[in-house]
Amino acid sequence: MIDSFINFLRLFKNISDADAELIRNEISFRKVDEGEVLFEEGHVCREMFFICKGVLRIVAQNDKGNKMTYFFLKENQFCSILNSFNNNILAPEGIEAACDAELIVLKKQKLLGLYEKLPYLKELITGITTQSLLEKINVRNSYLGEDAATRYRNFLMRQPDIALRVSLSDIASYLGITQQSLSRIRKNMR
Amino acid sequence: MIDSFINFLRLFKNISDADAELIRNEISFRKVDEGEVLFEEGHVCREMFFICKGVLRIVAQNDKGNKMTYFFLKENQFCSILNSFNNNILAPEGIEAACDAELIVLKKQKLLGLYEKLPYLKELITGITTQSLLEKINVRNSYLGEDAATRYRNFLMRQPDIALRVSLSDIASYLGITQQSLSRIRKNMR
DNA sequence: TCCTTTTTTTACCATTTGTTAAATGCACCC
DNA sequence: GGGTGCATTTAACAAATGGTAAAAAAAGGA
Repeated sequence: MIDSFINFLRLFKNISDADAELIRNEISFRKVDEGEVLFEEGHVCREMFFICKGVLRIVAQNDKGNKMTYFFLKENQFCSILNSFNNNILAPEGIEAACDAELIVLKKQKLLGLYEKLPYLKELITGITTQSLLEKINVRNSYLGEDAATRYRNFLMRQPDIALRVSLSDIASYLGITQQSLSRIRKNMR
Repeated sequence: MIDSFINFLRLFKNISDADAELIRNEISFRKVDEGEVLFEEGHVCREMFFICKGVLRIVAQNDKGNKMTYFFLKENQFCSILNSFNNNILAPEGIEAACDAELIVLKKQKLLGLYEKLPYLKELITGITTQSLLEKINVRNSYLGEDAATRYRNFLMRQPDIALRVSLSDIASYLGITQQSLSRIRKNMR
């Protein structure tokens, strides 16, 4: 299972078997159930996850006290609270499993150690995470000023696989509406 | 005026006078009026701006054909369409001046040349732009599920200086509402 | 299978926001 | 001073969304 992570990296860069072994020794595997909390808001995030299977979500409470979903992350994506991870500041966001998931866990200290030994790895991982950040922010921005039904339709088109695997209430909180509204939108669509 | 850019970089990293001269030779200065288009959507973005004075906004049309404001950028911030700039893809977003502004223009080719000569500059600028991306996305996410009045109040608290300098309709398009709604919200606040 | 628990759907009404249209205010120019 | 064009404010009504509560459906557990 850990090899799926190495294989993913090899899509971008040729990694020698020796380097792969170095990496293997510094990472671990973890299985989580739907709803499980991987990182609790209010702390400094010192872990990065690579998702082998399943969907994670980044969550935070808004002013009204509702728990909103900022992002969904799925297979072959990294998941962390980057601002906290990079700058050692408290994170207002948490990380939860939106469905059963299998992960590679990258501890910050060990990752920094790897970056020292394999400098290309730093460029590779920060490049991937930055690019995925750009894509996420584009999606979020594209929802600006759209009504809820349009946001939902676009979500279905953009992330049909995620729509099938996570709960209605998670999707609603991602779209910024109540689950009742989303249920109503679904009804009107059929 | 160009020196304000060098001085900004020196806040993060000691730059020799010789290096500064190299940089100076590859950048240019530009003054723009409110409403002026700096980059038109539908093209590949090959410029990055550093704002010495004023406010720029990144805009894009949504499904209904309304021009929405994705971000406001102000003094001492970089502004570009990063996904297009980095990956040579067409940008759905454009860049406009939200008020009169003074800019440093960084042409992509020249910037890449500088990156070759001064490798630390690449790390510096990508670091700054990535960090500012993280902060922008946090702001955008924090609006999720808030009503328009709350979003406006938070905007006023977060970016009071920008609120004073750009038009009501620009702010409304940033908050994802109509200008009539924003005007009504203002009335209710006094 | 039956029971319990959770999730999703419905319905009703209150509130918010959009739409359309008009009025007002404001800066600029002649 | 009197226009002119543009931005902002108002208003009335329509449409969308939220809040609350309850019913229905689905998922698990014993």
